[in-house]
Amino acid sequence: MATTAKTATRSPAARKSKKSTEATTAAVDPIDTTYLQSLMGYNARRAALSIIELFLERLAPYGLKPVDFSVMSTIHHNPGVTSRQLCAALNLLPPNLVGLIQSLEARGLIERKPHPHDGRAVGLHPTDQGIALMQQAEQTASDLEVEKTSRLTAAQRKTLLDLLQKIYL
Amino acid sequence: MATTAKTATRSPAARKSKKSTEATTAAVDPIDTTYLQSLMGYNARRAALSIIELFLERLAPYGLKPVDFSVMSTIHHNPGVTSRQLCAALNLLPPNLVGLIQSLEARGLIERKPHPHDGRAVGLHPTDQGIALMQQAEQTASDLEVEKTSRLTAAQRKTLLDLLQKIYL
DNA sequence: TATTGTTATACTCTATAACTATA
DNA sequence: TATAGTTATAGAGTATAACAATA
Repeated sequence: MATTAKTATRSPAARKSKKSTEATTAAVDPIDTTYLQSLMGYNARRAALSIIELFLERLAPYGLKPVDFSVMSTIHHNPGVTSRQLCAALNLLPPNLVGLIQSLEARGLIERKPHPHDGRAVGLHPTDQGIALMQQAEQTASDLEVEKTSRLTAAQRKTLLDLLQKIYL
Repeated sequence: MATTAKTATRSPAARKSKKSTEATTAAVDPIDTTYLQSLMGYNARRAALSIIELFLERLAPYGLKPVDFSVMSTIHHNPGVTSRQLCAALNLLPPNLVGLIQSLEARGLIERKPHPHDGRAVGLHPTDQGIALMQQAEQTASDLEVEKTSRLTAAQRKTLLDLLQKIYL
């Protein structure tokens, strides 16, 4: 229920033409988002989603979505890593990694080998095919990012990376 | 860039003593994520999620999640805005906004009034209660963000906001 | 014909509890 | 007892197609 009664909905005054500066109900032309733009979380999320949108498009040929890519890349650069370590490094939850790992293995991109020191754990290793795929995929991702940040200088890009890491690391 | 440096650690070693440093199947101690850290999308997403995590906690008392907050804030600063305008400004899809708007209206935080110039559209206005809530919520959000970015100077914070906007705007 | 708001729905992503087998 | 990996499942978030009312 209303309760406010602060704007005259069906009241007197100009009913015909009020297009200059006054309007009874207000019509907004240029939306003001200055407050949201002062929030780091809002900007970081919008920027991330903007990049991810292009990422999805460009990495689709490799059959890799952002999380698949980050997992595969970490295995690529850390042969023998365990899924528990992946979870800690990438901030993922174990149950959500199971299907992902199985999928990568089924595609022949990784291999699961017994862990040398811990019988419970399983070491994840990239196959030759997985390595070849990631070399291309990482190049594609890096290119896409440079393109998406083309309005930034190399120095600004580096600054941005450093500052973002100061927030979450 | 500089992606390598850690890859070929196929040192002979691997004796009986698989407790010292190396092993036949490889056991990874410190995970190398330098490549992912060179990607803007990865860092922006991690930073955003880190902030959002605290956001969810601090804004829970107001019953506002990130999207609710951004919608409510935009209505707060743009009385009379339409849902179509909200979608364009916040990059949301119309169907996903319907239930959200209904919820905010049911809570007495906003009012729907006929649009002055367009019979199809509906103007969204904050109620006094909605305004009061958002004044507090926005203060809480701003405080939380300053806290979360405490490792940054005010100048760095401003730089970060500007650079992020150069990516998605 | 194009647009606003809406319904219904499907798909994805993320989160929680509980089980097993090893340590 | 604690940890690695797994299973099952619930919930939230995001997506597309189609429709009615208005422009």
